[in-house]
Amino acid sequence: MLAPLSRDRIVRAAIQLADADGLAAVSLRKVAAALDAGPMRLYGYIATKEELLDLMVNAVHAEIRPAGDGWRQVLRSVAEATRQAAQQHEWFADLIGGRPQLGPHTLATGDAVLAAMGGVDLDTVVPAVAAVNAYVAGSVRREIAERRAERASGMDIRQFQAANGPYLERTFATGRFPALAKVVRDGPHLSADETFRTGLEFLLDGIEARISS
Amino acid sequence: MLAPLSRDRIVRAAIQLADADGLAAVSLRKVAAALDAGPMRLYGYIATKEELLDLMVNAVHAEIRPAGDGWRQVLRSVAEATRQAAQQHEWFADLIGGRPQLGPHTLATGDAVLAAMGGVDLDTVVPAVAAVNAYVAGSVRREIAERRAERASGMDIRQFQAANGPYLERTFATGRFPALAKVVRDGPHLSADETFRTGLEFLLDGIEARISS
DNA sequence: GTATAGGTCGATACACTGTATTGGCTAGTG
DNA sequence: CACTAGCCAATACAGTGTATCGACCTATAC
Repeated sequence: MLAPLSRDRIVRAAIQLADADGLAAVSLRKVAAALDAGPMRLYGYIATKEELLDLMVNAVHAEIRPAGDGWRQVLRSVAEATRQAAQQHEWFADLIGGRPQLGPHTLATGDAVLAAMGGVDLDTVVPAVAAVNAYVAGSVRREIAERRAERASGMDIRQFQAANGPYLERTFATGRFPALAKVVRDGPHLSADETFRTGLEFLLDGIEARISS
Repeated sequence: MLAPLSRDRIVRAAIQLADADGLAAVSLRKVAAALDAGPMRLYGYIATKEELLDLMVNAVHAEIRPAGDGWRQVLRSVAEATRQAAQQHEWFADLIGGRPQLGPHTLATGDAVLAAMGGVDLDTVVPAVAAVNAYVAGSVRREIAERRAERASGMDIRQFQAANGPYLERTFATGRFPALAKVVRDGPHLSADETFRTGLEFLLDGIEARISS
């Protein structure tokens, strides 16, 4: 015991805590306690809590590797993998895009994507990758936020209206938001998967149009 | 004195604090102090701090009104307006998409967008609006995060590499990320405006392709 | 006019946060 | 053996969101 501790062990402990009880459960005291150490001990390995969060994000990026042939498959695969990572680590959705990430695994992912973009000219590649990243970050965050809200308001409710109960019903009954009410009533009830993929394909289609022009 | 206090006054005070000193400066104690009240006084008007944050987001949504004719202009205008709001209220970028927003102004914006989407069929409208929202949220968040990082590391540095100083230089010198290094060296240096708009047009192009097919 | 009841407001209290400081222990050297 | 240097952790501090509870103020009833 008193295993010599390391950045890696600290990050792993923090991730375990975050996976189990959410980001709010990651306090330096609890992380340290999980490692049988006093809180101040951690400051020999990390400078600040923000750095720990950055390291956690970087660690998750290690799981995200692009796959497939051609720029379209590559972009799609990294988008899909990012989403999957956020489903395994919901806290990832809160952190993604919140601070510029420059850790080695994050850079490696970016590098692999760019490398796979083949001969596409840089004037297109740069905004295309940025756009996909932005879309994925926003999408995933909203999806996780909705999942949490659902979970918080009774475990088994699926319907959008029922989720927030009487409030929305009353609000729609006022007739102040007719277009919204119509969509909720008549619109398609897309699953999270479908919504994510449809939007992604919109974006990829737009990029493709530019590339092949 | 002892003006009777109200949700509105509380939200306005909180927004003023957040605009001036960032989200972290919004504590119930400070908000209350700005209104010459004790902290507990606020709990007569809001149930929890999260509710206050939701109200702040809702208030900003009041500034975001779609404009223009046709679905494309409408989506573009609301995207642009959202981005502008986040530039005036940087904390808005941290909150957007972090929780489902059901405040009246937020719903009103959604309603106006949907109403303006004209005769486009709902199976397309729903994922299209969701995608644009996701893209905007992700884009804006990353943009603000980068701006903050720039600001934190010396006020006048513009270059991506210089921003994080020697670390990135060393990292690129290792040759582990050749594709990334190439892009940083040879790629276009797009302004935040250009990046945002280009990505948005990609997405809108993709949506348009679906609509007109 | 006085006494009592009710209800609102805020001071205090609690558990917790990230981090600076400081004290004590340990290990290595003369 | 004496002493010193360095490291680790306990304590301390300023702050957080919020529950609790006591005091005051008002308004009604006698």
